[in-house]
Amino acid sequence: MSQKQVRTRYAPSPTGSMHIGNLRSALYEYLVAKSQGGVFVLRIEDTDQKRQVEGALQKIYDTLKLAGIQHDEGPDVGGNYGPYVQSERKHLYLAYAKQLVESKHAYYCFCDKERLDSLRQSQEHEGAKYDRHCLGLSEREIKENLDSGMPYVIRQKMPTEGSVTYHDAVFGEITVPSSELEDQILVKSDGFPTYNFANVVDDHLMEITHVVRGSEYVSSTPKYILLYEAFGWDVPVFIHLPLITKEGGRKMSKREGDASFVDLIDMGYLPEAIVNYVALLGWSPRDNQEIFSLKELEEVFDIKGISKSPSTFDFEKLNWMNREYIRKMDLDAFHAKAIEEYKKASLTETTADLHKVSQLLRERIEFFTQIPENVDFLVKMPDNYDLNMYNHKKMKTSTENSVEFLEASYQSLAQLMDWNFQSIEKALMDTVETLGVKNGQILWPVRTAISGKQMTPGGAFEIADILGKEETLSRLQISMDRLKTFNENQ
RNA sequence: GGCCCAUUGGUCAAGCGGUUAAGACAUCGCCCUCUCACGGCGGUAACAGGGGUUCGAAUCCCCUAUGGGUCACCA
Repeated sequence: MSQKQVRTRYAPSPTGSMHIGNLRSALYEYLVAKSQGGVFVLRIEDTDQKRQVEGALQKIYDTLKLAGIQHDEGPDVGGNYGPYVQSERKHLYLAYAKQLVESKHAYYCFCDKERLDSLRQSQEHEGAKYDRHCLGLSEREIKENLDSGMPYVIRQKMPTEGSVTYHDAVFGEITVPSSELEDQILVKSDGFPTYNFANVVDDHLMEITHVVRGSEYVSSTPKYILLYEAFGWDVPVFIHLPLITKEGGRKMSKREGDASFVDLIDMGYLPEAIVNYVALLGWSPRDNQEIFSLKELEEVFDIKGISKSPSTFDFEKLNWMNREYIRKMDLDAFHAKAIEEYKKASLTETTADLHKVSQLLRERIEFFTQIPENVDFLVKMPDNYDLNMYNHKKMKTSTENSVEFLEASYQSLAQLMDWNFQSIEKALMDTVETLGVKNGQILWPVRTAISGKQMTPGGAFEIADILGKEETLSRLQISMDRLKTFNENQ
């Protein structure tokens, strides 16, 4: 390879939100460039005027930004190879197409939609190709048609014999018989280039060195190769990525409503976790590291680690990764994000020391959206929680002996002047010792009595600390009263 | 249907002719433990099938099967 600077590009069409496959393409384009000190450019392919979607461009910017995948050149940041929006480059393509007509690599075609449709219908299977009807037109016929303003397209003339072979950085040698190649349209009748053509022209003009894209393009790549050869241009390195499928093996698609990046964000996944997870879908590092920051990925990414076979998007693993990221968050950052959820649960600074709550939660939640259900009991103890929770075989507690244990705990807690984790712990552990019972016999009932829940983030010490003395004692009293009433009625 | 590609445990995957076939997620069990979570230890579980080549094949070749991709004036 030459020492030319590596340049990659992400070239989405603004037709909707970015699904996971798109995101992964963008990520790998970015990583291929950055891992080699290269440049990553964003180019918008809006040559299909009919499919433009309002706001789609903004979504692309937003997604890239959220994911931390920043482009060095693009419509919004400029660069020396602009414009970066294909509709603004429209005038360029026709000249290149005509150049191909001159060199006999392409030709004018005047067939209308009706003829093409009936042609397709008369052929049995899909895959039937254009019959080259217009290839036989004479110079004069072409000129007449053109002069009369008849709509036309320009088609690429494929070789009739042999095959086309190219080398793919991940799939290796790919050979396709020429007979499989259709005389594809380069310039449409509305004057816009097709994706395939604009792509080649722009990649060349923008000096793209590595074309990274989904493997759905492997079989059309020979057509690209032919184009590069017809122009006499250097062929870039092709890196086709294995597809990401959903459970069951189907390709992810927007049409089927599969999760887009922003959907996942809305579900509560952290952008970093998604990026990390997606990086590992179809690529693996030399060692067994799994948690990577974008920066780390930029350093260790290697094309050799890209696999050929499609991979299934697995939410279970993403969940795990999300939790890993949450646990690694700086406590202040966690807290800042958690506050929104506390609000949803009506949990305020007056009911509890929210920093302490955050500390407990950071170790336990998988999603921020799980916070409300985890803190509801702090706001208000469940009214009629099941007293059966006191009957715990392993803890050796029952609705009967719990009354006694709770009373002893109440007494020792009530005497506390300083109310904090340490003092609470000492008071309760002293109670354990005084009564000569197991830790669990005191701590299980206390935790139950002040939370009313089977499971809580944190144990008796933490919860009592967060609740404060007054509330803790009040809850203990309520629970003891309920227990007594219950026992008497047995 | 033609063409192209793929196929290691449920999932992500390492492996590039000689390994007890890694590791992670999930799952199960045990330990730790006042619940949950964390952590620790351990278990179940894979080379799609058949032929070759080779002293030796998950690794190379062929066939079959399965899965996927692609066959637009869409990208």
